[in-house]
Parts: sequence; structure tokens; C-alpha cells
Amino acid sequence: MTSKPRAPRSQRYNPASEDFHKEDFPFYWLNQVHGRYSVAVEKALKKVNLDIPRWRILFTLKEEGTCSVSQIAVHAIAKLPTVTKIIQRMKQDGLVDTRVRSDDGRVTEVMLTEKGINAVEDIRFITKDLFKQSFKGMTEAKIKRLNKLLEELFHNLPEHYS
Amino acid sequence: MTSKPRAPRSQRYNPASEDFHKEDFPFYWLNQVHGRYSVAVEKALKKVNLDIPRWRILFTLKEEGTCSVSQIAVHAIAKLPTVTKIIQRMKQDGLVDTRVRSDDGRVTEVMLTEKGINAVEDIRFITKDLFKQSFKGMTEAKIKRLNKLLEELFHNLPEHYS
DNA sequence: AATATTTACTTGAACATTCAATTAAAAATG
DNA sequence: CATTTTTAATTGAATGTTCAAGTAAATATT
Repeated sequence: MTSKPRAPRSQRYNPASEDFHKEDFPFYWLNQVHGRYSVAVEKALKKVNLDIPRWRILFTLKEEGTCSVSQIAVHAIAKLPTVTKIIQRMKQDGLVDTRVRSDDGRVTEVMLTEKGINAVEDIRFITKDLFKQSFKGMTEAKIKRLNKLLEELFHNLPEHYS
Repeated sequence: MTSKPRAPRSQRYNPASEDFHKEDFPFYWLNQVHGRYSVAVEKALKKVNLDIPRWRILFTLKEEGTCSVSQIAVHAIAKLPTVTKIIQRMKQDGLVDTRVRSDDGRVTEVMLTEKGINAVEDIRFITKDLFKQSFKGMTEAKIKRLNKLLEELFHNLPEHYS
């Protein structure tokens, strides 16, 4: 049995294709949004003497509670040596504290300090307008749809390996 | 005339709200997708001795043709001194060439070399599977919808800062 | 036309990230 | 139960990014 000829699918969103156009490629828009978003957040964070890596770790700890260094690396999507060094800086800044896990001497547990908790609140306040502006004119259904689509893309992408 | 009482809108996607859940926040998923995507692309690029910044500039030049350093900075969403130095490295690697614009001595024009053009082709080849996998199970309509939503978000975000 | 301002880019120093190697604790194996 | 392997994190060297300051060309102002 010969295979049925399929209707030719558009390849406009496929970078390997000849008729590729970046505007039809979701990762193009993803990068563009991520770029603008990062610049805007960076600018806001500078006001409270913070940056994106520190902010990501603060929010990871706020959402997940006390974490090991490698758990933070997974949630904040950063490399382990990078996280180690950011944590060292954040500890110097008094934003987090660390201790060795009692039942496993290899793991370093990281937790928010009072100052760290306050920083999270400060950030919420200074980024409020940005997020409000970002979703202007978008219904809740639309936001939900966007979340679902991004989540779908996320699960299609390879989980990071060692 | 008094304003009509509005139904209370959910604030689950608003980080400043008390009932915030990161899974309902599009930028959470955006970051997650961006993270996995970057790790995957990074890994693929390493095979041809390239990295994401170089790749972004290669594709900018491929899409836009000869560009000034600051045009590249805009398209690749990077800072000007960063681009200057990446271009210097790429020039050493033989991927691009530069010249001073004839009618304006301040601007540095950057263009792809033969080696740069070949690199673009190599990258297309080695990332083909990744992109195919990324959109697995997604119809063209879905991809289009995702593009539209991301584009909408993009236009809501502030263009630049001074 | 001389001077000031703006634009485009580059540079050096400070800072951040990454890779490869290392330490040290826990778990698995013979 | 000693030894190997695995896991968790850290460190130092190399590399990359960013800020602030500087150069130089183009444009604007007086």
C-alpha cells in the first residue's frame, strides 16, 4: 500500500525551511517578549539594588520555601556553579541564609531572611505597573490560553540533562 | 451616574495579588520555555563551536542583511558594548567582516562572510530536530494563535528605556 | 564659521557566568 | 566493612557582560 499524498503543510514557522519568516516562528516572538520583559524588569529591579538572577532566586524561595542549591538551579533555570556564587553574594547582602542539611552533609539549604522577605514585597510593588500594563486589553480567557500554549511548548522541549 | 459594580476579576496571574500562583502567570511559563529552549539550543550550538549570542547575530545578519552595530543590538536585544565585543570575537573567528560606512564615519557596518553564511546553514541543520520536536502535536492554527498572543504581549511591553 | 550637542561606537575596569577540576558526604557494590 | 561509585556543592581559571568614561564623526546652535 502506497502512502496517501498529504496536503503540503506550510513551513513558514520552520527555520530549516526555505520559506521561513521569523514573524511566524514562535521562538522569535518568545525571544522578543523575553528581551523586552527582561529589560523592563531589570530597570525596575535596579531601583532596589537587585538584578534578575537575585530576583529569580528570591521568588523561587518565596514560592518553594527552603531549597537546596540544586533545587534552586532547577527552578530558576540556572547552572549550579552560577547559583552557588549568586547565593554567596545574596548571603553577603543579607537576603538569604544557608545551613548544611542535618541529615545529609552534602546539601546546602538556602532560606529567605527577613530582609529577603521584605525585598520580595518591594519587588512586587515596583513591578506591579509593569505587569498590569503587560496584560492590558487581554481577557482572562486569553491569558489562560497563552499559559496553556506555553505550557504545551514547555513539555515538548527536552528536560535539561547533566 | 454611578459606575456599575464590576464582577471581581481573578488576580491569580497578578504577582502583586495575594492569590497569585506562578502557574497562572504567563511570564512564568515564558521564562520556563525560554530556559529549556536556551539550554537545548546552547547544547546544539556547542557542536559547531558557537553560542547563543553569536547565533543571534548570525541570524540577524541573515534576515536583515548588512547592519550597523546598533541595529544589531536592537534586533538581537543586546547591549551596545556587548555587541561590539561579540562582533570583535566573531570577526576573529572569521564569521563576519566590518567596514566603516562610507557616508558616515561613525557607523560600523557588519556583514556575513562566506564562513558566516555556512555557519547559518550548519545551525539550521543541527537545530532542525529540536524545532520539529517543539511543535509536535500542535496544529498550524495553534502556532499562529501562539504567535499572535506573544506579539500582543510584546506590543504591550515598553519599547525601550533611556 | 566656530562652538556646542548629539550620535555611534569603543574601551578599560568591575562584575558575572561557565567549564573543568576538586572536595566531601552518601549510597552502592563486592 | 572496605572500596568504588554517585551525588551535591564549591572553587579557580577562562570567558563573557556591563557600566561609566572616552573618542570621534555628524549635526545643531549661535
